[in-house]
Amino acid sequence: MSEENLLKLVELEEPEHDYHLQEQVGFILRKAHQRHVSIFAAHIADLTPPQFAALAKLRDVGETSQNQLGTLIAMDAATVKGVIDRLKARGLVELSKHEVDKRRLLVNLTAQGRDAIERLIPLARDITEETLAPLSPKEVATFMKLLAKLA
Amino acid sequence: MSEENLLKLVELEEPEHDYHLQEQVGFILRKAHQRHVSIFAAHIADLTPPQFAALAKLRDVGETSQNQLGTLIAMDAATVKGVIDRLKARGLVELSKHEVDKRRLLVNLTAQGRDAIERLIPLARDITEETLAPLSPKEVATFMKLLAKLA
DNA sequence: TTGATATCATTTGCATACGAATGAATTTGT
DNA sequence: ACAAATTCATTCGTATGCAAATGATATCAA
Repeated sequence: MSEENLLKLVELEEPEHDYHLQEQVGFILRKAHQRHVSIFAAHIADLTPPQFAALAKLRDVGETSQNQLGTLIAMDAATVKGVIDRLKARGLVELSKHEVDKRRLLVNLTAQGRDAIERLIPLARDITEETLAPLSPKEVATFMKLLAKLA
Repeated sequence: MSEENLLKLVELEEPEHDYHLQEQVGFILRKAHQRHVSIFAAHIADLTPPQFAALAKLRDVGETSQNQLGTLIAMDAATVKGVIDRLKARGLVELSKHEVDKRRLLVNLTAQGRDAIERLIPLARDITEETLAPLSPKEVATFMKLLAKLA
């Protein structure tokens, strides 16, 4: 085939599809996250991952402001408000006003909330384990190290 | 200290906090995904990642049913409908009925949609690059391999 | 062929997720 | 001390994301 014909062929071809959505880190990240949420829901039906995160963090740090809690669990102020509202409606957290700084809304676990999170933590371990099950122990270590760098 | 006192100490201690939310794969996955979405928005302001995914996939496969498209980009039927509705409202995709199978709603790029996705793909490469910037090239290869296993 | 299944799309309801705007309260800088 | 900037919380609007229910159509199986 002549050089001229080769050039024509290239020009007439469909646009190069050398961009593959399924190889992009964002797309795969979204799918991996979806899979995790699905595994979570299969183990813990009555709480979402963000709700669990809020309870688990309150268990760690005790009473904090709503805003501070949001920072700790990587949640927008508007988002954390909704999460806390729903946990409050279910009696798992209680709210109070900060005596000194009147802007702050303090959040804390109720006794029921503490019971719940203590009961759920073993299940959360299973969730982590199942999420990572496709990887060998060595791969898990590598993956977690690299993922942490990206987050 | 006597053995008895040691035991008392242990009993009186706060509950063991050996579950660390920030070390759980689900929590870090959520944060990594958030960071990616934020990088995406900084580069492509007028389209969301799911909207981009829909356009990019339509570019790959051409006209398909809404449902099939959802499968290809890992989206629930209810979710994909919303995404396509918004792309349609902006004139980036067009809908038509399948002649044979009357259940199916065919989706395709408009000329404007094709222009848009071709224009955006170079930006998407930048987004992928920036998302992976914390990793060395070798780490990127390792990470993508392991992430794919989890997704 | 027809009754049971399965598929496609839609709708509703609920739960993140975040930008932007707003108001109240506090802190900072001079 | 006081004006400017910051922080905390709320609200609104928009966009995923998914379960469950529904209706229309198509396929399968006895």
